[in-house]
Amino acid sequence: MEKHTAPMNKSLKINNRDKAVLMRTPFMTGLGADTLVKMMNAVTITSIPARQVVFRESMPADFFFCVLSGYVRLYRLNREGREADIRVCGPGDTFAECLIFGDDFYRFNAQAAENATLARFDMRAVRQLAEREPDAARAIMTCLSHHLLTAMDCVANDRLHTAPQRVAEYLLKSCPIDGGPASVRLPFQKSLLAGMLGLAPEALSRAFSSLRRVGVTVRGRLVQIGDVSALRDI
Amino acid sequence: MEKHTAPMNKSLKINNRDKAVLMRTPFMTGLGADTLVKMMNAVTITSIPARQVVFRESMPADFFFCVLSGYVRLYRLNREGREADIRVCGPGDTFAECLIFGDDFYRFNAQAAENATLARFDMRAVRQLAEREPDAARAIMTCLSHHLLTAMDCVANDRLHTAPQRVAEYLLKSCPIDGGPASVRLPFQKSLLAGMLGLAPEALSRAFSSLRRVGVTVRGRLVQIGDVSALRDI
DNA sequence: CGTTTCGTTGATGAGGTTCAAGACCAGTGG
DNA sequence: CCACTGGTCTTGAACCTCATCAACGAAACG
Repeated sequence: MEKHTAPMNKSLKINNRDKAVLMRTPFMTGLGADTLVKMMNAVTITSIPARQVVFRESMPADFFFCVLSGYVRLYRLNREGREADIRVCGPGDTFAECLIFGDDFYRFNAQAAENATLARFDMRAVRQLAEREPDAARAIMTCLSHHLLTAMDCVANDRLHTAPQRVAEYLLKSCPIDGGPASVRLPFQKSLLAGMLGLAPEALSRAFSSLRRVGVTVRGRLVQIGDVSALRDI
Repeated sequence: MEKHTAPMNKSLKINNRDKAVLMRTPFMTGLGADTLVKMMNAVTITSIPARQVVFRESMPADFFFCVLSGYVRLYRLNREGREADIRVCGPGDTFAECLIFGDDFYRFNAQAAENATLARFDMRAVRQLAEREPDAARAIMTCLSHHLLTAMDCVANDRLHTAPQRVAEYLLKSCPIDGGPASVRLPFQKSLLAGMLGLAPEALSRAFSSLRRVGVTVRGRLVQIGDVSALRDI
């Protein structure tokens, strides 16, 4: 089963929901009306099926992307072909924007984890915009800063926390409640979450079952948390 | 032994060597003469002794830094007080610049791994500069992009490679030779290298000794490599 | 209703951490 | 010059976490 880098389904027209997602991106928020128009001229909307590869490592980097719906995983391969996820991007997340002023080639692979809609930005056009319009530059800097901090968090978490701790942390992040019971609906498959946390799917499964003793129960994608503060002590 | 966040030794005058390092930074290269002057006005040079803490996580982030000499480690603590290195910065590296348009508080700790000289940039001043001068913005974006790519590399490496592979990769990066024998002088203590690679010092030691069978010998900080291409196949 | 993908569970082993002990080395002071 | 000291590094042993492989059950999907 070869995951090919096939032509994407272009849809010239952007629907309202996707547009709303795009506009609330840190990338677009804070742009002046003028720059916003220019930025939108650099965008193409594309829809891709699950498992489709968006780009591969070492391909010429002509575009960067913003996820409008669905999820995209960024990953790298080692020589034996094993994959390791670097980041999982959901609605509102941009990726590969680090190449606007970085390398000329993609440095990792990107694949749709499920059916997805993407905004595709012309790298050259945005680069020019960034050099001329302070608000565009500011948006890019904010975005890069945020991603850098997230990546550093990721390194620290991998090195400091065990599997159950990482799962607990993920759950706590996705349910902004101080204490007491809560429930979280995973927005994607568990295998994707596993990769996100740097775990094999089996390890995620075991981490969940080890969290049962602190009152976490899992049924499909629905996670029930008995007491949020108990989870925080893991 | 408490590592205190004591006042730094200010030295108003920057020596020529330090100045040369600063000017060759991606941060300063590419700046116009005008912006360069303004940027230099935001800088203070400070010297700090080994083990001195530069800043701590959750302190208000008023400055970011550029290492001129020595090494600084960025790390985070878990609840039990175990430390995990996120990055090690050497001469020419900037750190905490992700907070120019990021958070208002440091997100990790920084400590001198040995006696070091730092350029300290006033965050507010540089933020203003970045918003007004396109060349400053461009320098910051380039710098952030580079760091983001490095951080992503780090995540991928941690998840894909074993200890000997990481050591091999480090050695190969620090000796840009295609094949045959080579030698590398480690620029810092092994314990620092261990942290950099996400390993306990013991694990680094074992990794080195496991590399003996591919012709790597270690004497103090001097690493002799029998055949670079053999090392590349690890 | 079969087929396929996904998730769980068990058994096993590799890779690293931790703890403890000793080797090595440079500096210091008798 | 030697002995002592403090720090760094190495080595061994026990333990732990997690990846891997294989088998099975459960959904999802046509």
